[in-house]
Amino acid sequence: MATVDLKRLAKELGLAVSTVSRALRDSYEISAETKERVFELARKLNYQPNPYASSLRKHKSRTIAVVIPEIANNFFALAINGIESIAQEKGYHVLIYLTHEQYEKEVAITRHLQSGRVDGILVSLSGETTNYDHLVDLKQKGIPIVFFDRIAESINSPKVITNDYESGYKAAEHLIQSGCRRIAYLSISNNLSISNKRMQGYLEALEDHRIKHDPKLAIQCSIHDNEENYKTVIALLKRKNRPDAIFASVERLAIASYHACEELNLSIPGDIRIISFSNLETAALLNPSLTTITQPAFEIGKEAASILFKILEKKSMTFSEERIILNSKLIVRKSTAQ
Amino acid sequence: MATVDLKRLAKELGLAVSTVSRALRDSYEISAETKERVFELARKLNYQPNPYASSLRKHKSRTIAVVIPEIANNFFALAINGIESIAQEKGYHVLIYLTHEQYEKEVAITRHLQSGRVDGILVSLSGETTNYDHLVDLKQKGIPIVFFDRIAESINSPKVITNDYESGYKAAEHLIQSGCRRIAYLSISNNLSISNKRMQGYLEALEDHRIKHDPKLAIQCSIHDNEENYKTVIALLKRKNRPDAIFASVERLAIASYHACEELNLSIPGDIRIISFSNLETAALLNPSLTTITQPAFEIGKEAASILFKILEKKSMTFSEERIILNSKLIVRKSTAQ
DNA sequence: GGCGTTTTCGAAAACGATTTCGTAAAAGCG
DNA sequence: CGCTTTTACGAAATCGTTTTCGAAAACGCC
Repeated sequence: MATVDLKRLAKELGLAVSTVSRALRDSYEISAETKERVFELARKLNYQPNPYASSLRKHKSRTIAVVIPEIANNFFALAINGIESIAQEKGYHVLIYLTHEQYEKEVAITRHLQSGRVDGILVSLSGETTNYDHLVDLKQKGIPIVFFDRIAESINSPKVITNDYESGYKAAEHLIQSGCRRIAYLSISNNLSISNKRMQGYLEALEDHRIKHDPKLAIQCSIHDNEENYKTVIALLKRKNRPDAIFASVERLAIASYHACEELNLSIPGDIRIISFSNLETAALLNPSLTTITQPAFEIGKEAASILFKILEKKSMTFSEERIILNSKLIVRKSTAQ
Repeated sequence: MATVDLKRLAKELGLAVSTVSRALRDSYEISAETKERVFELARKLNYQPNPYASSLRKHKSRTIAVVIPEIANNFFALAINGIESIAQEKGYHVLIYLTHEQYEKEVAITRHLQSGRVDGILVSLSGETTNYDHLVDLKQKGIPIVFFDRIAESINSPKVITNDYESGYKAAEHLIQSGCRRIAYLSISNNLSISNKRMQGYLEALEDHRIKHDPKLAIQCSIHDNEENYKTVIALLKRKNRPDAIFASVERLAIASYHACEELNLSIPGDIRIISFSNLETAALLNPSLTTITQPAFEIGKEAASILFKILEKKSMTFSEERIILNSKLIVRKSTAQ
């Protein structure tokens, strides 16, 4: 079964390759009846254009890359879902790259992407990343970048984020209003924009309510090791001056906290209240149900992808300033009940 | 900034393009010192070979496709994690395609993949799929397919699955031994290999324990609509002759069941016991903690990808018979306590 | 020193689509 | 009718690699 390419179609139709190509792309230069003949044979032989030949010639791949720290996490899974939905609609292809929260991998991946393999990329930074040169290089090569969630403030590219500062503020305020005074903040990485913004909101809320911040309650957790985080929380809860609430900046840390409380036989919310940024679909079913700040993850993905495609289609970089802020929702449940 | 390609390197070095190409691929035909010169300049100019030119010429893309029904689901997220880990190690790229459980999309995606965009594909079938011609076509085009989890029995391709029959049996037996007699089985789709195997195990366990199966307790749920499933379970639990246990064939259905019990104020496990196939990381934290049959999702992904790469590297199709069966684990928790 | 082998490299033809440039025929126009 | 313009198509260059085919230079051997 010979492969069916333009040459094959051209020969069978007694036409030139160029004519067939134009007919398939519905060029105005080709007569309606010729187009019809071409379409029919193409359909009959199930012609599938070779995407690599086309990409080589056009310098366009109709492919985008999604570079994220992890995937086994509801936030990122939902975001990909949103990205993929737009990509499928636009006829684009989606390459997935995981950094596993490692700077090295992020660099290796983005460096590879300078090859022209993709037309644009969607990035959420690794927790180790503090230097953004690898991303600047990509931009300079003319490859548009759109950041989502974990962004690089200093790079002039579109960004899709949530109202992290306000959410952090609201979360802390919610705890304060339910009577907490010693609120621990669990951060995954102080390199990350999101964690910092959330913490700023937390600090501001404390200040506004005249609670002096105890630096020992702002705890830097591990990006990679959940087991370690579990131990960290246990140690935290064993301190003589135990906090009366935990504010987890990401889902994983809430889960570690739940396990720690179980281990120590501490009651939530009796002994300690817990709130967390989270897209856990089972938040309402936990024991006790978990109060969350939930990000519109699917929409974030959709929005980020939409912006990228707008750039790719208009071929203009004038969207660089764009900054979309979607709102997270505070969903109060039993883990912070009075 | 002129693009740096082989021609550019060749010119600057006073060599032929072919020589440069060979040097970079570390060909034995090139002297060590020439290689050194080439490598150095390539590094200096940050030469990135154009992957599409290479793919076009070699008829190899170093890219695989992963075609799955959904991604916002711990099983598939973990499987992708496993796949990606192997792909990254082998220097392959991973394209993600979601069918959203729709046959039409699965067909459209696989038809597109006949173009040669990928060297091989990993598939987990959509719940609507009953006809496999689109996959047979792919195979005939010479594109290797490896199935995982939701497989097409009739296609002679490698398959990576779990011991679904035994697991279904064990799950049902566990319920029976804890005293249940009217066990409802919630199936997502009777097109799916996994759901059928699990149900067979369930039926066999009933029979072995001399419990006659009530067909009204085998319930076909919706693939797409979780809200509908929630209502279905509520209706089930409102029947005069209420089941004393629910065996959910997939995670989503367990979650719907928990919500239904909450709505109806039924106690788990007091009024009804629940067991489910699930990779929920929060299973132990639910209220009550959920007894699960947990699949080694990450390993399934790794194994499937490994087999695919073995085929791609050996270029032989003799792995067609391969069938890897990994074992799921029954993890007993409170939702089935006596 | 002549002759066969290696070693090392270059020229050019692929890969399959797109696009530039050109041209024959048909159509339009006064 | 003679001219220009439009219509409809073909030939060939091109995208950036890889690979085939050679071939000059260096080397070994008697």
